[in-house]
Amino acid sequence: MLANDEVKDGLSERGGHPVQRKRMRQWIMRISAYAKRLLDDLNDLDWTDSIKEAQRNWIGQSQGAEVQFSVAETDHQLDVFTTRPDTIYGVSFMVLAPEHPLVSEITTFTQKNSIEQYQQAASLKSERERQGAGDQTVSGCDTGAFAVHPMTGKKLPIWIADYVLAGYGTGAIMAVPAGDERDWKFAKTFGLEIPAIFKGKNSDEAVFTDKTATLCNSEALNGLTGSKGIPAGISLLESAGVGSKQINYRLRDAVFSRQRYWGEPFPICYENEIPRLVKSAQVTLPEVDAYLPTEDGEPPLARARKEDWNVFEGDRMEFNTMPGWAGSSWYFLRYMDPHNEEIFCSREKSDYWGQVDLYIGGAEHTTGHLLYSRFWTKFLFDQGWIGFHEPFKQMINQGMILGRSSFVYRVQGTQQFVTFERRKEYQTQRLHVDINFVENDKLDMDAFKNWRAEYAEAEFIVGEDGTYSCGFEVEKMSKSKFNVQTPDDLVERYGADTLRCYEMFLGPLTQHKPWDTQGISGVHNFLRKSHRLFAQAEEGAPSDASLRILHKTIKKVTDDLNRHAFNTVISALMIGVNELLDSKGHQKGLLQPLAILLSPVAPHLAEELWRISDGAGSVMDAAWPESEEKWLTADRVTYPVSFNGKVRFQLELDARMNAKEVETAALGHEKTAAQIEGKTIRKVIVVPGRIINIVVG
RNA sequence: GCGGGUGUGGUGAAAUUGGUAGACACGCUGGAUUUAGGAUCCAGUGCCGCGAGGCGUGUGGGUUCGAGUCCCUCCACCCGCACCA
Repeated sequence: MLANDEVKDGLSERGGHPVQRKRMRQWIMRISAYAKRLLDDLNDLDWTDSIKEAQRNWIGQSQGAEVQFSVAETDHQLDVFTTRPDTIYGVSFMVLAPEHPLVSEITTFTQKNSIEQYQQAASLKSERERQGAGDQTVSGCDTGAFAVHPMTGKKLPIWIADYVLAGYGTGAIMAVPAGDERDWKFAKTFGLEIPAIFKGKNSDEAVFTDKTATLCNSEALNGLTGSKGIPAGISLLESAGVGSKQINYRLRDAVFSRQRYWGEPFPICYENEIPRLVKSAQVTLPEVDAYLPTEDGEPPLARARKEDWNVFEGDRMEFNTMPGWAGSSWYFLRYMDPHNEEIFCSREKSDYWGQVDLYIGGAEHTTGHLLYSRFWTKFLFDQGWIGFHEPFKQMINQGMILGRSSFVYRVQGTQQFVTFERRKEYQTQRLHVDINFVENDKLDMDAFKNWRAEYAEAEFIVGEDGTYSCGFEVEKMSKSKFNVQTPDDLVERYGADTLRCYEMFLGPLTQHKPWDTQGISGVHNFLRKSHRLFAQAEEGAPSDASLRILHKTIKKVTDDLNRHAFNTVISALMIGVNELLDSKGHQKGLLQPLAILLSPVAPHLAEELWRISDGAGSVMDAAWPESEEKWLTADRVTYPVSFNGKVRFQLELDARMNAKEVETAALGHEKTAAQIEGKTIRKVIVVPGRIINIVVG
């Protein structure tokens, strides 16, 4: 039993066994019923635009009309969905998906063979092959049958083709070659008629998909463009009783069963192969002799004997299990009430805790987990189990951590490796080298030789200092690129606090960042310095200067934590610690609040520092310090004095001086005289506390 | 093709409301100290220039006393989705 991406060229990726397709009965969640709400409610979410937009695309709303065509000389009716009902008079043929149920009914005797061949060929292709991979070749087959144009009564040939998908809309289209790229190509390929319906456009020459074209040869719609033509077309179809306004969604229903052992079992049993809910008890996973499918391809649970199940009803239990997203869609609700034996979460608890305030996660779950959770939450809301209909109020996507690969340069056709600086002197091949043999871009040549038998005889063309420098590139972490860094080694070497701080220090939370461990020593040093500061802890009153440093740090750290700027939290703490060391701010009254500030970024160390500074209990229980305004304001300000926007010198002034006084002081300064020599002062701008700009000319 | 994002030193980055561009680190250079160190400390480090000075936030333009930040143009790269009628 394989997932799609475990199949390569019709063979299993592991083992290379032939793969057989087998139709299976599956449980499906009707998420499509929630498409409109999932789309509309996105507007109220405090999520990143990229995720919201990706979900909008995935849901894929499109507005248009459903139009009914009858099939000539039969009782069959053919429904199509179109976003361009205004181009109804440009229809010259119909196309059905090869799987469309009507195909076999309407195909004429003479076309039967070729149609079946085409269907066969299409069914052998996987969905992926049919949809993508740049394959845009036009193919199709004539059924020999005709549809009747609902407005003109004209006979329209019915074809089948790959490019019409069975799973979208009605699986059938009305083809308007003048106004649709694919229809136009199809008509050109098979020599079908291309009715001209746009004024001044030669549709034989080119397709015109823009909605700004004016319609012609379209009876009542003549002279209209898309914006007015579409609603006019819909009312035309409605009054003729052959169509109606329709909104379609791309979102498909979600398969909810897996043929694996590990997953929640369904509370379902079968009687005469008719499923029924098991209500007598909670079904748990039965023991099986092997976590493998049965001989005839049933899922592993089919191996369980009747007595292996904790509940057994009907003829047999359900053999499928639930997929991963069954649990991930609502686990946060269970967290609110984890020990409740009666229900997943009491209404009282979920009302108290409410939505998840902030969700930090990766963008890779955009169209899976993050959509399913929303769907699931809406369902539970509709059923009255919870009082909110969106799971996550605010969401931030953390960036991916990328690997930093190292490269060696092999001189072509030899076992000589040339150092990075001199690689251009030779014809070389760039090869990934295991980053474990590289430190500060310098290669450990012995380790490299021992890496693989083929490199045992390697020779090195080194740089002037006798070392071998590697090249580097930032790319996704991957085993094949030998750039995978496990945090375990770093934890072993520097401790978990250093790792945690370094991850934060790397850069903004939401940005992709290279995992380059070169800078880790800086963060490690900072923690050591912090410890050194506390090691000198003493009694006594801190100086005013130290208190200013402390309160400045409290303010910056608090503000930055609130805006999730963890990288600048670390640098603010670094500055604080450095300055306190310089100003001999070792007093316990100063150090205690500092230990609290450190606790979110270096929890283990902070606990230790809290104890050193005589803090009571755990630092985790200590109240967050508040910055005091009186320590944040200075009485002297250093103004940059600029001329025409260019800073020329600094001027220290009393902070209480008003704009006029500052201006007078600046103009009176000797360096100002030098700057304005021979020029006239046109304007002086003073922003109190910030800057002085003197405009001369 | 559609949508989203990112461009600032040798490197990771900072600049929160338009107000000293490069904070904080890494790396590098020089020095002190040490038996040693992946320890500590001091000084320097955007680019050009001996200097005065000039230039500088992907490109080109605009608004402004003042633009990394606002507006327009173009370019490059990354990530989604894509035969959706």
